[in-house]
Amino acid sequence: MTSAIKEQLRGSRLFAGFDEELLEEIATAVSLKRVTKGEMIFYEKDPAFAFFIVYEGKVKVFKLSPEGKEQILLIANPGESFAEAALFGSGHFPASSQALADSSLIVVHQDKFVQLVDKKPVIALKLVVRMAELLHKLNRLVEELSLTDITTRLAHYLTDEVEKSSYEKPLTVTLAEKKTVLASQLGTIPETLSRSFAKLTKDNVIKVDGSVIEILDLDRLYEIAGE
Amino acid sequence: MTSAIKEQLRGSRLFAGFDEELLEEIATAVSLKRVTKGEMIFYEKDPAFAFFIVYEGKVKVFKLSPEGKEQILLIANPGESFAEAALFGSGHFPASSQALADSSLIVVHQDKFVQLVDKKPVIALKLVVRMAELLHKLNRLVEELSLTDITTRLAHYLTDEVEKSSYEKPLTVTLAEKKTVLASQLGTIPETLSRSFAKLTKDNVIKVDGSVIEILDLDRLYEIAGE
DNA sequence: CGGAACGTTGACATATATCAAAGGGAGTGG
DNA sequence: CCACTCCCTTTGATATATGTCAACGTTCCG
Repeated sequence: MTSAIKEQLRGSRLFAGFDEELLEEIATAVSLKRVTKGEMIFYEKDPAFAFFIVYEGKVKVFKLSPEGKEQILLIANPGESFAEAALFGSGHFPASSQALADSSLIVVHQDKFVQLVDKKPVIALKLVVRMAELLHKLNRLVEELSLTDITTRLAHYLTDEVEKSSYEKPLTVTLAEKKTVLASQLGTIPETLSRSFAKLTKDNVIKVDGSVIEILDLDRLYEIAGE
Repeated sequence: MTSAIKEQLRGSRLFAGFDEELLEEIATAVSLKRVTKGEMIFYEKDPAFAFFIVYEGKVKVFKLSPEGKEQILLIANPGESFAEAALFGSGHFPASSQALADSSLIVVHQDKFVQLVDKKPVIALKLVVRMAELLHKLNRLVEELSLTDITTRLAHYLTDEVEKSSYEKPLTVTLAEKKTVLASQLGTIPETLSRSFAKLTKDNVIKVDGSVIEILDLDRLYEIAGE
């Protein structure tokens, strides 16, 4: 049992590269949890008893407005941790989390983890790297929410996706999320996102076929993204 | 000279509580820099060679849109660090920084600091705490930018300030920043902020006299802030 | 097969940015 | 000590992007 967990830890970005002994110790601080699509993992303001690493599947961390609009703060894919910061802050989760697909999660319990970090501060280094990455993403999200329109955000999202892909012709991006979810990531609603897709299509910058986006004019797309 | 720096380090939240020996080492990794009001400290996309701790004064970290609108990501006051995350990320500053007042800064140079953290990973723990705090602030900023209107943001800002203050009657908040700067923190422009102040005034929730805001109806203010 | 979730489009409402103008306060130099 | 200037702040008129509400077609899944 413990050895299975160790294998999963090794696959995470946070704990990859640690030696056997340390993994062994970490394994005693974690457990596994399976969640089904749509299941809530925690709610905003719940006491933060743990943080999580996605082993398989996909989860979102999000805020809801009183009127029901949703803003996704983070989508975590396999190997990625989430809610780490909650353990070092106010003691409660600052947002809610829900599974976007059937998923299995490594649950890292607070008490044991904090003890462990005190004993082996080298773990904190990995945490710093992950948190720096998250800060960078949030900086950019703030910038986009405050300073750019939605078509620009969409163009920026698409150029990012292109850069993650191989540049095979024809240049296409397959959306990793449903358009509803993408809208919430970009800080808008499905109707508005749909109109932005329509605008880029009308201008012959992209061609949309369901979740497959063909990039017709990459230079133009970068221009619109403001880069 | 070095002992003066040690004193300043001791006063920072990041390095407070460390022992003499460690402070001595950290002191060799830093230098001091004086900047005058309005002076740029770094520009977005500059290579990140260091991070900073405010010893005295006040600085802002911000993004600019192509049209010239500004979004403040962070205001750093004495004892607070900024741009830490740049050292562990892409290697360049993700935003720009400018002094809001004549200030003196502790400059922590990247190479020496990274070596130091490797040698004394306990430093990373303090960094984790600071970064968790920043993540929390940015989470909230994203939430507000995406999900709430500006009067709500202003009300929220004011309730926060009230909570930091002593509750002496009459209940007043003295703005720590010029209203122009506050507007940029809240993700808007001075005109719109001014209208939000006017609305709260008209509804007898607050009374504004320059930078002194008297809270006439705290319950109502919390309601508007959504809490 | 049927229902639910997703996606698109249209008409409309509204919050906020933009542009313009003017008053006031603080600091500076005469 | 006054007067001048600069910046901050406020107010008004207007433009615009985006959210809201509604309807409809499609896809997906049970």
